[in-house]
Amino acid sequence: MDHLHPHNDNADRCPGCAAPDLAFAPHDHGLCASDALNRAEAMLAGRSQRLTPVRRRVLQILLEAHRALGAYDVLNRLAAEGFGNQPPVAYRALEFLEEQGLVHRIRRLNAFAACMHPGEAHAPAFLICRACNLVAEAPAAAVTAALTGAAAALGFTIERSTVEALGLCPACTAEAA
Amino acid sequence: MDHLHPHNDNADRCPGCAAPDLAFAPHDHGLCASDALNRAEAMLAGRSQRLTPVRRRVLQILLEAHRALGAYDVLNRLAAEGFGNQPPVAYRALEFLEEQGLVHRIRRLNAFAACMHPGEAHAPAFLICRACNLVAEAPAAAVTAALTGAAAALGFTIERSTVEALGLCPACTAEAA
DNA sequence: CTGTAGATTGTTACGTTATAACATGTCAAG
DNA sequence: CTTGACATGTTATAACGTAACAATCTACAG
Repeated sequence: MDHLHPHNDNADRCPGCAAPDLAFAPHDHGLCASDALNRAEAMLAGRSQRLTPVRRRVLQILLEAHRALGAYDVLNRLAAEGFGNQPPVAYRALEFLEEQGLVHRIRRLNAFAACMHPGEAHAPAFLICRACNLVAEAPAAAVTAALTGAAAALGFTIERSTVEALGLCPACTAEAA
Repeated sequence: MDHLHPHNDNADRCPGCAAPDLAFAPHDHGLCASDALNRAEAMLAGRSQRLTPVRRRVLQILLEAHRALGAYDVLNRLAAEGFGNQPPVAYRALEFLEEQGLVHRIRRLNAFAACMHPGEAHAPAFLICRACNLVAEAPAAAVTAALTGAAAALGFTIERSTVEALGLCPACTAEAA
């Protein structure tokens, strides 16, 4: 499974991307994943929101995958573990997690990715490698500020924003050269 | 027709938005539309690309609508005029026009809108009013610059970017107050 | 305890968006 | 006038997403 988008499923063939990763630099996935899960628990407790089994498992799946997954990819994994196997099961959990800032939706890919630093207020920018399909969450305070400014100049009030860029990650740029 | 998104089709009920418009300020639609169509012709000629009947009509439809339309909305209008009535007819024309920079895709709405100033190099930002569904194309040079910078810091090369913000347009902000 | 309201999950059914693949038609260059 | 490239038409299906209702769980007032 894991199609995401019709084209390029070559996540495996990209040299630097052998270990799919939400940042371009290699690091300990197990660590950052459990770290994120812990923070998630804390955040939700503070808001009296519940990290129920389905929600918890969905977040875990995204953290483990450590890349963007389609809703149906998530659903398939849930179903294989005895959870419901109908789309709303996945979509509801994903929606909840997105509202809580624990998961981001990557519209360009019709996919979802676990947030790598929940809690910290952020309207992140996503960098999507068209060669290896890897997605990185970039710090984008400057981008958000510029966008808010441009909108304000037109009298527009921004509530949520989507910033996504398609291009080549460092490894694939090197490969292409 | 013209559903776009399950929710709010209230483009008609928003005070300042009575005349749906790709900018928040009112202006002469006929003028800016024919203007854009002329520029489109010129641009394509210069690149030896053809503005065929379907493509031309699709661009016209978007220019006349002067707002974002779903691919199936465009398709319905085409079909009503004797063009093919199957999805690829619309998608192909839209894809072509987007490649040529004459049409933008609004991913948040699964919709397409004619570009209001083709030719000028731009990676625009879209401001989407959640109340009246109006979409404005905002100048976003600063946003793009910030994004490019943030990407470069990670070694990422941007080829295309998507910047969309959801919020309230001036008129609907006033209305809400 | 219990019951009850609200939230969560399961399930059915369907709507919407998008593409693959192939057939047909058109047009300009040689 | 034909050939090759591009454009369009058509069939079929894939992929993405949601509405609506039923069943279950959970917290908390009584």
